Amino acid sequence: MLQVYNTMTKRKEIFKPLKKNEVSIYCCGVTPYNTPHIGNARPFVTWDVIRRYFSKLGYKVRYIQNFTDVDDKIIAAANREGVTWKEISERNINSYFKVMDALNIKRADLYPKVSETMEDIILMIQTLVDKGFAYKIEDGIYFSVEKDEHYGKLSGRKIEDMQAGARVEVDDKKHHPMDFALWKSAKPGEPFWDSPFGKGRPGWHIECSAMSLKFLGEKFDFHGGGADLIFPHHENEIAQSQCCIGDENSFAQYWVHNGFITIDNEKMSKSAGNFFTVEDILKKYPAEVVRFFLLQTHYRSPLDFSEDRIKETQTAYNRLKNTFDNLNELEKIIESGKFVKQTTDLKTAVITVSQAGGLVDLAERLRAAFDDAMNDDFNTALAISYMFELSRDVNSYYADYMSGKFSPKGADAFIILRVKEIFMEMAGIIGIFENIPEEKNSSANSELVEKLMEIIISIRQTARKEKNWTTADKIRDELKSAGIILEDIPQGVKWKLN
RNA sequence: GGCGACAUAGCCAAGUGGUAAGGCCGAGGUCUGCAAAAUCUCUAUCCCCAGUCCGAUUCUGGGUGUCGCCUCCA
Repeated sequence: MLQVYNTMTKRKEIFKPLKKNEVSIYCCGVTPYNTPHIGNARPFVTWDVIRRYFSKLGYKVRYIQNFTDVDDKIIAAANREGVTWKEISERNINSYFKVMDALNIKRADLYPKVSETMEDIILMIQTLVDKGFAYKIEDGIYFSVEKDEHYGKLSGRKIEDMQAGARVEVDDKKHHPMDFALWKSAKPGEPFWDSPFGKGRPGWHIECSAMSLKFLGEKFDFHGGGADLIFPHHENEIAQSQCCIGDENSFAQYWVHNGFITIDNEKMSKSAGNFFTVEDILKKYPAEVVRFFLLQTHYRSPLDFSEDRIKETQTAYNRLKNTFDNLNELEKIIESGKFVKQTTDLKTAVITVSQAGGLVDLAERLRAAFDDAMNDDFNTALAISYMFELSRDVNSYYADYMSGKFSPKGADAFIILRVKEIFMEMAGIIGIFENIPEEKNSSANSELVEKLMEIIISIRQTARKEKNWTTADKIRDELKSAGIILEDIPQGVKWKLN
């Protein structure tokens, strides 16, 4: 039973899909006016995991994420650089994909853009005008919040409350200070589109309403984004959409908002200038570590970013990575026939073998616990803790095996393969260990490297036999500074790239 | 001024009406020529006060503190 925290009701609710075995998701994308910072990445990593989990549960997932490619800030950037708004948005959309791909975020089914959804947006505005929810003034078309009796239901505000200390600019032309633009009349030097209300461009908010309704229908399951979008963005989306459709239960059924990433406990934001771009972070840390960092905290909690934090995460991640490597190695050993397969099924294997029998029991139990955690509002932090628990026992098994403490029974093979499968299932939902084929072989000369390493290691082993520690240590130290780590284990020497 | 969230070990972070997952760091042990990796053991009565309850860190009220939204923002 999957429970989701719904911002609309402010509590966890049992998830009931609108259509059986299908989930529709609209996640607010970015306004591509510059390169994404780590805070921007959080919702997309969060939703990526949610999507993966739904897929794993057997749902067909339809995921839409927009680009707001017509916007004040894009126009401002274009004017500043003396290029077109299109150039700015295209450049930043490319940069968006570059870093989000690196973070192993699956592509959305569709990435609609404002500039390509203009007709639908205009039609929606027209409907709102026709129905009397919007009015025209010189600046453009505005939505009248007073006409919407439900206005404020997502953010828990009342129109009256907001007037008092509101920091909104007083604009006498608007009927109410909270009214917001659906269509902005073109000003000199700005891009514009023709419409029944004159030349202009859409206001913020309307694009997401138009796109989600266009591609997901009048009702869909999820709408998500950062917590700062709750007001006014999502509030306004709800107002427009439901007034347009004429059904207060239409539009998104579950509102999911992620917490902020902070720097020294203060919200990271471009306007405040306290941000780290994903690009810069990826120069120093592996993408999987960055992704793992974002998922080690529940998505609704605030997350403080710092170098220390991410270094710490790297250490933790490495433990899991080690387990992944160990399982792969065990699998290779099994394939090489060292574990003779005497049994034909897992059940017999568990009964026959003592060594790994407990391990598979544990793995199955942790796998179930992992799902329980995910079912509880996508608690990746808890889910990941079960991976660590499994990791510990797998590593113990591996260490015992490697040091010859026991000789594996044939049935161990079955068990280890099943344990690996379970571990990979969990990793697959978190989205790690998927695209690391053979890192050693990433270089074109992998075979050569392999041979050279063999030679170097054998020279060092000779030195070690002669107790020539100076030479042995020198080789190890110099390799380390070249990025190669040697580990002396009972069976010989293991090497890996740092 | 209005609305809301959070407050758990040295640090980060889950969580539950019946005395607290996991990670990092630290100490000690095993392994090792050393190192690394791995593993084992050890480290918290959950901001304060009051209330409900047999029993609260978990519920209610108050207080304090931190943060967020109300302006563009993931």
